[in-house]
Formats: sequence, structure tokens, C-alpha cells
Amino acid sequence: MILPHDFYRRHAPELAPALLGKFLCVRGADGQTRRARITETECYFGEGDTACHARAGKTPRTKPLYESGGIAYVYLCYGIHCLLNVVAGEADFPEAVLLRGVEGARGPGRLTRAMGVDLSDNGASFTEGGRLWVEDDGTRYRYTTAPRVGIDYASAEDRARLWRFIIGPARP
DNA sequence: AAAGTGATCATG
DNA sequence: ATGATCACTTTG
Repeated sequence: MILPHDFYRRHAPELAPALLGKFLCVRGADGQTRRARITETECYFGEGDTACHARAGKTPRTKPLYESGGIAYVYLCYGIHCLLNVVAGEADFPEAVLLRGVEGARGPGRLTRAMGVDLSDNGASFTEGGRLWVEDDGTRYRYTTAPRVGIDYASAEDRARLWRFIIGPARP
């Protein structure tokens, strides 16, 4: 089942674990579809989250974050890597879920390279029959939470949030 | 441990 | 126009 728009219209801290175990699907230029189960996500939540790109408000780059959920926010990181986020929630409130890993590709930069996602996918819809979508096969997974990575610049409070979600045994 | 890499954003 | 900053990966 292809996840519908409503699935994405909730807050990112809730959407991030909900995406675990779902299949990220990308139709390539050759017509072949690549499918991989999502194993690791992180959420970024609002202008008040000092780790979120939208912390400085709306700019040309962060504009997709302010759209209604169910579209892609892709940006270039460290000059090399395209990182793929799933925009969450309602319009005018910036929040998204970073896809950090799928089966067969750990790391957000490797994920996009493996799946063939790049900057041209920025703003693309996951629900309107484009080359990107997410499928649910009904499987549920246990997961572990952890702090987000690569956000040393954020406030201590925001660095401490357990907003990283990883498929695996729940922590004791 | 450290470099490689370039868009983005805040300055001037 | 310039410079600092990065939601990373690879190499040694």
C-alpha cells in the first residue's frame, strides 16, 4: 500500500518512527523501481528547534519545509552529499524527517546515492504519482531512540532530545 | 584524526 | 564580493 497524504500530516517526532520499516521507493530514469526498507530516521521540528534548518526562518533553501507534509526536502551537505528529508505536518510549520538509513545503505548520503535521489527531487511529492513514494507492507518493528548526530551547533537541550530512531531491539 | 567539497546565508 | 558554516564520507 502506498502511503497517502494523510500519513504525513502529523508532527515529525511522530512521523519519524512511523516511517521505520516502510519502503522508500524511487523510480529511476530507466523505468526500474528501487525499493529499500527504511531503518533509521531523525526528526527536525520547527523554528524553535535549534538543530533545524528552519531555525533562522524561511529562506529560499528551507521553503519546502513550510509546505504541507508528504513532499521531499533535498539539500546538499558538505558540498558532496544530497540528504533526503520527508516533510511532515501542516503548511506553514517547518518540520521534516531525515532518512538516515535503509537496508543496504547506512548513512544519509549513501542512502541518496544508492537510491538515485538528488537535488532535482527537492520539493517532489511522495503522494502524487511522481518518482518518489513510500509503501507499507504492514510489518511493525521495535526501535531504539538516540540523540541526533552532526548537530553540535544546537543548544544543549536540543542536542539531548532523543529524536533519532533506529530499527532494532528496544533499549533495556 | 582530517581532508574533501560546494551551496547557502549573513555580512560589507 | 567574500567568508564561515555545514543534518557527511572516506582515507590513513
